Amino acid sequence: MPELPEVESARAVVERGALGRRIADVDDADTYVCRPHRPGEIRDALVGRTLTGVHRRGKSMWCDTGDGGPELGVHLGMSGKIVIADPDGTETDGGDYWRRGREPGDHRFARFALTFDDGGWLLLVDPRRLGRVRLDPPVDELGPDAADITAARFRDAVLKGTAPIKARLLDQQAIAGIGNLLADDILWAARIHPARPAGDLSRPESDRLHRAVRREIRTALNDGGVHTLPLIPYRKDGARCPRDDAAMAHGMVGGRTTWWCEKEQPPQA
DNA sequence: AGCATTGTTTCACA
DNA sequence: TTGTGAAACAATGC
Repeated sequence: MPELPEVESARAVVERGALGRRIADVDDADTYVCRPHRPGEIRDALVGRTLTGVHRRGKSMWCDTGDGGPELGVHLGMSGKIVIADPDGTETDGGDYWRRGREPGDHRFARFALTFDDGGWLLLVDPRRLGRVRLDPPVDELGPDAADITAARFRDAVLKGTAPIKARLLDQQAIAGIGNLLADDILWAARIHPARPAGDLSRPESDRLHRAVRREIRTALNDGGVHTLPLIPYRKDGARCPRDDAAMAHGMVGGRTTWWCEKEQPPQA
Protein backbone atom coordinates (compact mmCIF):
# COMPACT_ATOMS: atom_id res chain seq x y z
CA MET A 1 0.00 0.00 0.00
CA PRO A 2 2.68 2.52 0.67
CA GLU A 3 2.77 5.32 -1.84
CA LEU A 4 3.31 8.94 -0.87
CA PRO A 5 0.08 9.31 1.20
CA GLU A 6 0.77 6.17 3.23
CA VAL A 7 4.35 7.23 3.89
CA GLU A 8 3.16 10.64 5.04
CA SER A 9 0.78 8.90 7.46
CA ALA A 10 3.68 6.81 8.76
CA ARG A 11 5.79 9.92 9.15
CA ALA A 12 3.05 11.48 11.24
CA VAL A 13 2.92 8.33 13.41
CA VAL A 14 6.62 8.73 14.16
CA GLU A 15 6.18 12.43 14.85
CA ARG A 16 3.34 11.83 17.29
CA GLY A 17 4.76 8.79 19.00
CA ALA A 18 8.54 8.61 18.89
CA LEU A 19 10.15 12.04 19.00
CA GLY A 20 11.99 12.91 22.20
CA ARG A 21 12.12 9.34 23.52
CA ARG A 22 15.51 7.90 24.42
CA ILE A 23 16.53 4.78 22.48
CA ALA A 24 17.51 1.99 24.86
CA ASP A 25 17.88 -0.85 22.34
CA VAL A 26 17.60 -1.57 18.62
CA ASP A 27 16.68 -4.83 16.90
CA ASP A 28 18.45 -4.72 13.56
CA ALA A 29 18.91 -8.48 13.19
CA ASP A 30 17.08 -8.73 9.84
CA THR A 31 20.02 -8.42 7.50
CA TYR A 32 17.82 -8.12 4.43
CA VAL A 33 15.71 -5.25 5.73
CA CYS A 34 18.78 -3.55 7.20
CA ARG A 35 21.03 -4.08 4.19
CA PRO A 36 23.81 -3.16 3.66
CA HIS A 37 24.48 -2.83 7.39
CA ARG A 38 25.92 -5.60 9.54
CA PRO A 39 23.81 -6.74 12.50
CA GLY A 40 24.47 -4.39 15.40
CA GLU A 41 25.74 -1.56 13.25
CA ILE A 42 22.51 0.42 13.44
CA ARG A 43 22.10 -0.45 17.12
CA ASP A 44 25.58 0.80 17.96
CA ALA A 45 24.88 4.04 16.13
CA LEU A 46 21.55 4.73 17.84
CA VAL A 47 21.54 3.43 21.42
CA GLY A 48 21.46 6.36 23.84
CA ARG A 49 20.26 8.76 21.20
CA THR A 50 16.90 10.44 20.74
CA LEU A 51 14.83 10.96 17.61
CA THR A 52 14.61 14.73 17.22
CA GLY A 53 12.75 15.12 13.94
CA VAL A 54 11.19 13.12 11.11
CA HIS A 55 11.02 14.01 7.43
CA ARG A 56 9.64 12.62 4.19
CA ARG A 57 10.44 12.99 0.52
CA GLY A 58 8.43 10.89 -1.88
CA LYS A 59 8.18 7.41 -0.39
CA SER A 60 11.30 7.78 1.76
CA MET A 61 11.32 8.94 5.36
CA TRP A 62 14.16 9.60 7.76
CA CYS A 63 14.71 10.66 11.35
CA ASP A 64 17.23 13.02 12.88
CA THR A 65 19.01 11.47 15.84
CA GLY A 66 20.48 14.50 17.58
CA ASP A 67 23.90 16.09 17.71
CA GLY A 68 26.42 14.27 15.56
CA GLY A 69 24.11 11.31 15.04
CA PRO A 70 23.38 9.69 11.68
CA GLU A 71 20.02 9.96 9.96
CA LEU A 72 17.83 6.89 10.32
CA GLY A 73 16.22 6.15 6.97
CA VAL A 74 13.08 4.04 6.59
CA HIS A 75 11.45 2.84 3.38
CA LEU A 76 8.19 0.91 3.69
CA GLY A 77 8.57 -1.15 0.51
CA MET A 78 5.40 -2.97 -0.54
CA SER A 79 3.92 -3.94 2.82
CA GLY A 80 5.64 -1.94 5.55
CA LYS A 81 3.90 -0.01 8.32
CA ILE A 82 5.14 1.94 11.31
CA VAL A 83 3.61 0.94 14.63
CA ILE A 84 4.03 2.52 18.05
CA ALA A 85 3.51 -0.02 20.85
CA ASP A 86 3.32 -0.11 24.61
CA PRO A 87 5.76 -2.21 26.64
CA ASP A 88 3.29 -5.14 26.55
CA GLY A 89 3.09 -4.98 22.76
CA THR A 90 -0.31 -3.33 22.50
CA GLU A 91 -0.17 -0.91 19.63
CA THR A 92 -1.16 2.66 20.33
CA ASP A 93 -0.74 4.18 16.88
CA GLY A 94 -0.24 3.24 13.24
CA GLY A 95 -1.62 -0.26 13.54
CA ASP A 96 -4.56 -0.91 11.21
CA TYR A 97 -2.84 -3.98 9.83
CA TRP A 98 -1.34 -4.89 13.19
CA ARG A 99 -4.73 -5.24 14.84
CA ARG A 100 -6.00 -8.10 12.71
CA GLY A 101 -6.10 -11.47 14.40
CA ARG A 102 -3.06 -10.75 16.50
CA GLU A 103 -2.52 -10.76 20.22
CA PRO A 104 -0.64 -7.98 21.98
CA GLY A 105 3.04 -8.79 21.90
CA ASP A 106 2.82 -10.88 18.72
CA HIS A 107 5.70 -9.40 16.75
CA ARG A 108 5.89 -11.99 14.03
CA PHE A 109 6.19 -9.45 11.24
CA ALA A 110 8.19 -6.81 13.06
CA ARG A 111 11.38 -6.59 11.00
CA PHE A 112 13.05 -3.73 12.86
CA ALA A 113 12.43 -2.25 16.30
CA LEU A 114 13.51 0.60 18.50
CA THR A 115 12.99 0.03 22.23
CA PHE A 116 12.66 3.24 24.20
CA ASP A 117 13.90 3.57 27.77
CA ASP A 118 10.31 3.41 29.09
CA GLY A 119 9.90 -0.01 27.47
CA GLY A 120 7.73 1.19 24.59
CA TRP A 121 8.48 0.44 20.95
CA LEU A 122 8.63 1.77 17.45
CA LEU A 123 8.24 -1.15 15.05
CA LEU A 124 8.60 -1.59 11.32
CA VAL A 125 5.95 -4.22 10.61
CA ASP A 126 6.51 -5.65 7.15
CA PRO A 127 5.33 -9.15 6.20
CA ARG A 128 7.02 -9.13 2.81
CA ARG A 129 10.31 -7.70 4.04
CA LEU A 130 10.79 -5.43 1.03
CA GLY A 131 11.01 -2.44 3.33
CA ARG A 132 14.36 -1.06 4.28
CA VAL A 133 16.07 0.61 7.22
CA ARG A 134 19.45 2.23 6.79
CA LEU A 135 21.68 4.93 8.18
CA ASP A 136 22.17 8.13 6.18
CA PRO A 137 19.90 7.21 3.25
CA PRO A 138 20.71 8.88 -0.10
CA VAL A 139 17.54 10.96 -0.25
CA ASP A 140 19.19 13.62 -2.38
CA GLU A 141 18.98 11.18 -5.30
CA LEU A 142 15.21 11.56 -5.27
CA GLY A 143 13.37 14.01 -7.48
CA PRO A 144 11.16 16.75 -6.04
CA ASP A 145 8.30 15.60 -3.83
CA ALA A 146 5.17 14.95 -5.88
CA ALA A 147 2.93 16.70 -3.35
CA ASP A 148 4.79 20.01 -3.71
CA ILE A 149 6.25 20.06 -7.20
CA THR A 150 5.75 23.24 -9.20
CA ALA A 151 4.48 23.24 -12.78
CA ALA A 152 7.84 24.44 -14.09
CA ARG A 153 9.83 21.76 -12.28
CA PHE A 154 7.30 19.14 -13.33
CA ARG A 155 7.72 20.00 -16.99
CA ASP A 156 11.46 20.09 -16.61
CA ALA A 157 11.91 16.85 -14.70
CA VAL A 158 9.13 14.63 -16.02
CA LEU A 159 7.98 15.69 -19.47
CA LYS A 160 10.98 14.72 -21.54
CA GLY A 161 12.26 11.81 -23.57
CA THR A 162 10.45 9.08 -25.40
CA ALA A 163 9.64 6.88 -22.41
CA PRO A 164 5.93 6.38 -21.66
CA ILE A 165 4.58 9.16 -19.46
CA LYS A 166 3.59 6.58 -16.86
CA ALA A 167 7.18 5.34 -16.64
CA ARG A 168 8.31 8.93 -16.05
CA LEU A 169 5.74 9.43 -13.28
CA LEU A 170 7.04 6.26 -11.60
CA ASP A 171 10.69 7.32 -11.85
CA GLN A 172 11.55 8.37 -8.30
CA GLN A 173 14.60 10.30 -9.52
CA ALA A 174 12.37 12.46 -11.72
CA ILE A 175 9.49 12.97 -9.26
CA ALA A 176 9.28 11.27 -5.88
CA GLY A 177 6.23 9.62 -4.36
CA ILE A 178 4.04 8.26 -7.18
CA GLY A 179 3.44 4.51 -7.28
CA ASN A 180 1.49 2.26 -9.61
CA LEU A 181 -1.99 3.02 -8.30
CA LEU A 182 -1.51 6.78 -8.09
CA ALA A 183 0.01 6.88 -11.57
CA ASP A 184 -3.01 5.23 -13.20
CA ASP A 185 -5.39 7.45 -11.27
CA ILE A 186 -3.52 10.64 -12.17
CA LEU A 187 -3.40 9.78 -15.88
CA TRP A 188 -7.08 8.89 -15.87
CA ALA A 189 -7.94 12.16 -14.09
CA ALA A 190 -5.93 14.10 -16.69
CA ARG A 191 -7.33 12.01 -19.59
CA ILE A 192 -3.90 11.09 -20.90
CA HIS A 193 -2.96 7.66 -22.22
CA PRO A 194 -0.27 6.04 -20.04
CA ALA A 195 1.88 5.01 -22.99
CA ARG A 196 2.13 8.46 -24.60
CA PRO A 197 5.79 9.48 -24.98
CA ALA A 198 6.50 11.92 -22.15
CA GLY A 199 8.12 14.50 -24.40
CA ASP A 200 5.13 14.60 -26.75
CA LEU A 201 2.62 16.15 -24.36
CA SER A 202 1.23 19.55 -25.34
CA ARG A 203 1.31 22.47 -22.95
CA PRO A 204 -2.40 22.10 -22.06
CA GLU A 205 -1.84 18.40 -21.43
CA SER A 206 1.18 19.03 -19.25
CA ASP A 207 -0.71 21.59 -17.17
CA ARG A 208 -3.62 19.19 -16.83
CA LEU A 209 -1.27 16.43 -15.74
CA HIS A 210 0.51 18.59 -13.20
CA ARG A 211 -2.77 19.69 -11.68
CA ALA A 212 -3.92 16.06 -11.56
CA VAL A 213 -0.73 15.05 -9.73
CA ARG A 214 -1.27 17.68 -7.07
CA ARG A 215 -5.02 17.11 -6.77
CA GLU A 216 -5.00 13.29 -6.62
CA ILE A 217 -2.25 13.27 -4.01
CA ARG A 218 -4.04 15.89 -1.95
CA THR A 219 -7.23 13.82 -2.16
CA ALA A 220 -5.49 10.62 -1.13
CA LEU A 221 -3.79 12.39 1.79
CA ASN A 222 -7.11 13.76 3.03
CA ASP A 223 -9.21 10.64 2.45
CA GLY A 224 -6.96 8.03 3.98
CA GLY A 225 -4.63 6.73 1.31
CA VAL A 226 -4.34 5.55 -2.28
CA HIS A 227 -7.10 2.98 -1.82
CA THR A 228 -9.60 5.83 -1.62
CA LEU A 229 -8.72 7.08 -5.12
CA PRO A 230 -11.63 7.10 -7.56
CA LEU A 231 -10.22 4.66 -10.12
CA ILE A 232 -9.37 1.88 -7.64
CA PRO A 233 -12.72 0.01 -7.87
CA TYR A 234 -12.45 -0.06 -11.65
CA ARG A 235 -9.09 -1.76 -11.95
CA LYS A 236 -10.63 -5.10 -12.87
CA ASP A 237 -11.80 -7.09 -15.85
CA GLY A 238 -15.17 -6.04 -17.21
CA ALA A 239 -15.18 -2.71 -15.36
CA ARG A 240 -16.47 0.39 -17.09
CA CYS A 241 -15.20 3.92 -16.70
CA PRO A 242 -17.18 5.73 -13.97
CA ARG A 243 -17.17 8.95 -16.03
CA ASP A 244 -18.36 7.78 -19.45
CA ASP A 245 -19.16 4.06 -19.05
CA ALA A 246 -16.63 3.08 -21.73
CA ALA A 247 -14.69 -0.14 -21.21
CA MET A 248 -11.64 -0.02 -18.96
CA ALA A 249 -8.59 -1.28 -20.85
CA HIS A 250 -5.49 -2.80 -19.29
CA GLY A 251 -1.99 -3.79 -20.26
CA MET A 252 1.62 -3.48 -19.22
CA VAL A 253 3.19 -0.01 -19.29
CA GLY A 254 6.52 0.75 -17.69
CA GLY A 255 6.66 -2.83 -16.49
CA ARG A 256 3.54 -2.51 -14.36
CA THR A 257 -0.09 -3.53 -14.75
CA THR A 258 -1.91 -0.45 -16.06
CA TRP A 259 -5.60 0.43 -16.38
CA TRP A 260 -7.07 3.24 -18.45
CA CYS A 261 -10.32 4.34 -20.08
CA GLU A 262 -10.52 3.18 -23.67
CA LYS A 263 -12.45 6.25 -24.80
CA GLU A 264 -11.15 9.16 -22.72
CA GLN A 265 -7.48 8.24 -22.85
CA PRO A 266 -6.71 7.71 -26.54
CA PRO A 267 -3.20 6.54 -27.54
CA GLN A 268 -2.82 9.59 -29.79
CA ALA A 269 -3.36 13.16 -28.72
C1' DA B 1 -0.97 -25.05 -8.57
C1' DG B 2 -0.41 -20.95 -10.50
C1' DC B 3 -1.23 -16.42 -10.75
C1' DA B 4 -1.38 -11.83 -8.88
C1' DT B 5 0.50 -7.90 -5.82
C1' DT B 6 0.70 -1.17 -3.75
C1' DG B 7 8.34 -1.02 -4.37
C1' DT B 8 13.28 -0.94 -5.76
C1' DT B 9 17.50 -2.57 -7.90
C1' DT B 10 20.16 -4.79 -11.27
C1' DC B 11 21.16 -6.64 -15.53
C1' DA B 12 20.99 -7.99 -20.47
C1' DC B 13 19.82 -6.02 -24.50
C1' DA B 14 18.27 -2.91 -28.34
C1' DT C 1 22.59 7.70 -23.88
C1' DT C 2 18.02 6.19 -23.51
C1' DG C 3 14.86 3.00 -22.77
C1' DT C 4 12.71 -1.75 -22.16
C1' DG C 5 11.82 -5.98 -20.13
C1' DA C 6 12.77 -9.40 -17.04
C1' DA C 7 14.50 -11.08 -12.97
C1' DA C 8 15.51 -10.75 -8.27
C1' DC C 9 14.24 -9.69 -3.61
C1' DA C 10 10.16 -12.00 0.06
C1' DA C 11 5.77 -13.14 1.41
C1' DT C 12 0.90 -13.33 1.18
C1' DG C 13 -3.67 -13.89 -0.99
C1' DC C 14 -6.89 -15.23 -4.62
